[in-house]
Parts: sequence; C-alpha cells; structure tokens
Amino acid sequence: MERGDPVTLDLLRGTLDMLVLKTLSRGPLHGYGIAQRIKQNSSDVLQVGEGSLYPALQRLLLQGWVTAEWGTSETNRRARFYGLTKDGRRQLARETDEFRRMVAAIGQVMELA
Amino acid sequence: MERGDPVTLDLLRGTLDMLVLKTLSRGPLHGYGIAQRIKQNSSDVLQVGEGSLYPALQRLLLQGWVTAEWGTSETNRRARFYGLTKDGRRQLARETDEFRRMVAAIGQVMELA
DNA sequence: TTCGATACCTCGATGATCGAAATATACAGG
DNA sequence: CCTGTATATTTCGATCATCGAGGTATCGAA
Repeated sequence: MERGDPVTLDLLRGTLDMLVLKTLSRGPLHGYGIAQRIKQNSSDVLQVGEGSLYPALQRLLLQGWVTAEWGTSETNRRARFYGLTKDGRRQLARETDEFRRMVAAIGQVMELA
Repeated sequence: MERGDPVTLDLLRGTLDMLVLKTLSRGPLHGYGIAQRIKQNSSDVLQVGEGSLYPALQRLLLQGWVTAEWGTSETNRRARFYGLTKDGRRQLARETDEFRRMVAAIGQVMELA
C-alpha cells in the first residue's frame, strides 16, 4: 500500500459504529450519504465499504441507537434516512470517551507526543 | 464496564503487533514481560491477554520481524526471548505511520481537537 | 438507449482477538 | 514439607466486525 492511499477500518475495528453515530449527530442521513460524509470529513483517507456500513446500520437499529425512515434523496431516489436517538447520543458519548482513552493509552506506549 | 477499567484491544484490532514491536524496540523481552510492559506503559489501561499475545508473536516470527531464543528469565525460569530484526524495525515505522494517519483521520471526523 | 452515479442489500471468507484450560517451575511462608 | 502465588508458555474453539464481490433498481444526462 502506498502512503496516501485510502484505507479501511480493519486496523481499528470497532470504530465504525462510532463514526456513523457521529456523522448522524449532525442530522439524519441515508446510508450512501453517511459513507460519503465520512470519506469527505476524513480528507478521503477513510473508505467505508457498503459491506461494512449496512451491517453496522442494522446493528445500530437493533440497539435502538438510530431510527430508520424511507424517503427521497436529494437526487430524487428512494433512500432510507437514519436518525440518532437519545440513546444513540449517549452511546456516541460513551464510545468517544472510550476511544480517546484507548488512543491515549496506545499513544503512551508508542511514545507519540 | 466502568470508566477506568482495563480494556482489551478489541476496539482497535490490528494494533497489537505494533505495540509488541514497539515494546521490543527497547531490547529483547519474553512474552510475559511484553504483556507486563504494555500494561505498565499504558498506566494499566491496556490488557493484553495471552490468547492474543502468543499468536501475535507467532505472526511476527513468521514475518521475520522478530527472532526468538530460549533462555532464563530474571526469576530463573525458562522463557523465550524475542528480539526485533531490522525488518521488524522498518515494519514498526510503517505501522506507526499508518496508525497516526488513521487516528488523525478519525479524529477529524470525530472533531477531536 | 446506454452509461455513470446514486442507493440498497446480502453472502461467504477472513482473521484478529478473546477467554479458558492445561502444563510447569521457582520461591516464600507456615 | 507442603501449599499457594507469581511466573511463563501453549493451544483451543468461539466470536464477530470487516471485507470484497455480486445482485437489484432508479434517475438523469449524453
């Protein structure tokens, strides 16, 4: 892999749910849009495959962290809009804390300032 | 899980190899010692289970990133000492870069200053 | 009408991590 | 001497998120 290439989340498995929740915290969005936003907001570094995203959304739905509603996209196509619930917001806070804690711990071991 | 509890690397799968290489970059160490060091250097945040550590060492051996040698531990017990190879050092640099890149990208999406 | 972009879903494969169990030894305390 | 604790390694099955690829469908532009 070349430096600068887009990467998947395999290296940091478990963070996709957090990223999705965060992306939805700015307002409802459909699956395709979520993937685009994550790509954009990460300066094209993060690539979220559909085979990862849709299962993730199913998980979040089952947990009650998001709701889903069929509607019409900006491009006039049938799309499913996901929205964050109150529990989802709480979960986002929890996962964010946990992530910071993990990264800080690893940074300590790795001596990353 | 309570805030402050030790955590496994499940959330950041793929970083264990990097942590092991980094730990060995200070000099040879046996498996048990590696786990202790990672725990200590992370202020008791990171817990490396044996069921994760030893397979990881096997991977690193196979890749030629570490060497292994039987010897005697500080406590006079039979132990296997692992040492970083030149390739291991290069790999450590690669993984460190990749990790920083990923964390930076995620931090951007998550709006973590 | 063809093509690219949008949009969703599903499937099997992969592979790292986990928890638990088994084994063994050194040493200290009672 | 006996027992428990810490040290030290290995192996096993289970879990589960991610991946890549494939399938379906629609819209609008060329």
